[in-house]
Parts: sequence; structure tokens; C-alpha cells
Amino acid sequence: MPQAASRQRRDLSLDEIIDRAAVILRDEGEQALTMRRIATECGVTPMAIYHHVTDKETLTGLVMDRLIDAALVPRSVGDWRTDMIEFASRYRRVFIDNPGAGRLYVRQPVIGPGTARAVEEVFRILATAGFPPAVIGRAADAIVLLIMGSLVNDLTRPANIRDQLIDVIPRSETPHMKRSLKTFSHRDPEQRFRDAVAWLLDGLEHALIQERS
Amino acid sequence: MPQAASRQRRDLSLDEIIDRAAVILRDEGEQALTMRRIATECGVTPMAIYHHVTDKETLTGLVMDRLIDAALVPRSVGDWRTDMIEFASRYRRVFIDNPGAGRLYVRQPVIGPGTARAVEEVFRILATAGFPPAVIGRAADAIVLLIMGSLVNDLTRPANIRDQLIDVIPRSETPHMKRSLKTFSHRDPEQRFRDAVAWLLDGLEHALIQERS
DNA sequence: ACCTGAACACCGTTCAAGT
DNA sequence: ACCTGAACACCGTTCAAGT
Repeated sequence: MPQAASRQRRDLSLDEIIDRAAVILRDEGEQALTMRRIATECGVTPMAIYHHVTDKETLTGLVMDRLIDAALVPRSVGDWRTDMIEFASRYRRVFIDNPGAGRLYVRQPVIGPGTARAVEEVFRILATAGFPPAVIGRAADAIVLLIMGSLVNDLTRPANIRDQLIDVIPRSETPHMKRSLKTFSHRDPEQRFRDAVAWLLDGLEHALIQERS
Repeated sequence: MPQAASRQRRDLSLDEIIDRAAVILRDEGEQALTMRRIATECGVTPMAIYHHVTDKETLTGLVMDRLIDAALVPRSVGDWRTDMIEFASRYRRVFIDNPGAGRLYVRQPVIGPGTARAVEEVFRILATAGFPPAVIGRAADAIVLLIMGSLVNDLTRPANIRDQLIDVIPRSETPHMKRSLKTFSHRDPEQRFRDAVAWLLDGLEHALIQERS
């Protein structure tokens, strides 16, 4: 039988804090994730949290790096283009499936083991494709731009909000809008993302081929 | 000589509110932009603002759409690739030069005349390139992803924070990191963005050429 | 070292009232 | 219609103190 709880519980760990915070974020979203709420969930006073972490941003950073790490699965086995598209889609989906975490992710930097392993994996895929190291860094950055942009678009812009664009100025000013707006606004977000990544990889591959010939 | 101010000033307009808010945001950043501060700058009580606008988010939306509209210049005259890269860079720079506005922009949707004209311009450039309407919407979306991603990266991630990635896990786990991290972390942000857009356009152009043959 | 209690310095917004 | 005054229901965090 475990010892009765002492007057002051001394068993609160950083790990437990991160876990409790992650649950709140996943189940109730970002505005539910307050220091006071995390403390309550840990059965402790708000200021107890500050003994394990310097401020809220570093705590949320730890939560998000852990989410990334948990989503990394053993490397896949297709060709490098497929591997990259699948990896980027999986990374994106971590935050699409956890919108609270996603909205936090585009607001603050995240550095940790999960992030490092994710970046290493992108580097590895590009290396197997045959890109020289000088290009790999820039190419990886371009992939990151698409992931971040996709999160912003899909987490902060409601699905069909772009339909409103046709009505805010006279249609005579927007001759091209009428023809192209539908494919701009109505489309599966995941597929839009995969299209963009595919085009980017096409451009990269094209540059690689030209350099070799 | 103008009339003396009445006891209750009734000359506060939405336009003035937007202007004052824009100045605060540009000069002092996002955390200075509070409803109370805007009210003070307008010489009015906080609640007076709510008579002209329903909430803070719609107000900041109006500010940002106006920033976009002001940055749109007469269409350029190069080939479509150059036009697109220049347009995207200029759009991005609006928010890079105004970081407070930029950080708000990746948090909330913005719909208005400025946004509509910007989207129309992207459609126009892609149309002159010869893309069919069904592709134009998807291509425009891909461009938007890069712009949004670039804003997130350059406004929320400090320049060289990626250097820390090498130290968070044992180097034996990251064989590719050592070779490629430098080009991933040290690089002119604007140039990185232009590279990414150029690769994307390469991929798009390639698809267009293949379709025609 | 680990935690509590009270307070500070803010927020956006509602509500009721004035003219 | 346009604005004021007071208050509500919160925040993250500092500071001093307890054990």
C-alpha cells in the first residue's frame, strides 16, 4: 500500500506537467490551456508549475516537440518523392488533427528531440535523392514553408471563406476571379497540400537533372 | 475657425480608428495594440470603439486588408515567372516590414478589397502564363502556402534558432544534420523564399509543358 | 527544493446609463 | 446614434513566505 500523501506533494514532475498540458490541449483546445488550468489538473497551485518550467511558452514548446516525436514512424521504403510527400503529410496531420497544438505551433518556435529527428529525416530523404548538401538545406526549408503555410491556411482560415472575395469589390474589377475562384476555395485541404509539395519536388528534380546533364 | 469640440465628440469614424490602430501596430507592435490603447489614441473611451466595430478581430482584419491594398502597385511587365516572384515577394514584404501585422496575419483570416485585388492579380499572372482555370486556383493556393509559411518562419522563428537542433540529441542519431544544417539555418530569408517560389513555378511550368505536348 | 497565498498589472467585452 | 462608467471574468507572472 502506497504511503499516504504528504501535506505538500513533492512528486510533481515536468513529465507529468507536459502530459497533463497535452491532454488539455488535445481535448479542449488552446484557450483552455492556461497555467491555472494545468495547475488544477496537476492538483497543485499555479505557481508550482513555474518551479519546473520558466514560462508558458517553453512548456507549450515541450508539449509540441513531444507531439512531433510521437508521430515519427520508422522510415518508409518508396522512392524519395513518395517518401517526402508522405513524411510532409504525416507531419502536417499531427497539427491538423490537434488544431489547438497547430495554432500554437505557427506562433512560437519549437526546438527539441522530435524536431531534430524530423529535420534529420527530411535531410536523409533529400540525400538519398542525390541532392548535394548545399541544396538540401534550401530544399528542406522550402518544404517547411509549405507545411507551415498549410497549417496557417487550414487552421486559421475557415474552409470556404475565400468565396467572399468575389463580393467585396465590383466584379468588373475581377475578371479572372469568376473563372478560377471555385478551384481556389473548394478543395480538399490535404490534396491541395500534396499538390503543392509535388510541384515543388518537380521543380527540385528538374534542377537536379539539369545540373547532371 | 472650426467649431469648438462638443462635450461628446461625435466625429469619430471607423476610418480614423483603423488609421490609429495601424500606426500603433506599425510603431509599437502587436502587444501594444489593445482596445484600450486604440481608444486612448482616438481620445475616447474603450467602449466607443465597439460602436464602430463588433470586436477586435474584425478591426485588425480591416487594418491588414488596408495594408495589403496599399502595397499593391500597378502590374509589372516582365514574363509571368518574374511577375509572380516579384508579386509574391512584395506581398510577403508588407508583413515582414510590419512584424506586428505579420504575426496577426498568420493568426486570423483577412477578407476585403485589398485581399480580393491581390488574389485577382495572382489569377491574372497565372492566366497570362496559359494555365487553365482549373489549375489556376490550385497553383494560386500553392503560392499562398509559401507566403504564409515564409511569414511564420521569419516572424516567429529567430534567424539562427535552427543551429540548436544539432545539440538536442546525440550526433550519432543525426548523420545528415552535420552536412546540411548550415544551409538550412544560415541564409537570407528573402532569398530562401524566392528560391522556394522559383522551384514551385518550375514544377508548374513543367506540368504545363507536358500537358501541351 | 518544492510548494502556497496574495497580489500586480493587465486583457476583451457586457451591461446599464447618459445625451 | 454615439458615447461614458463601472464592472465581470479572466490572463501570465512577481514577490514573499512557508516547510
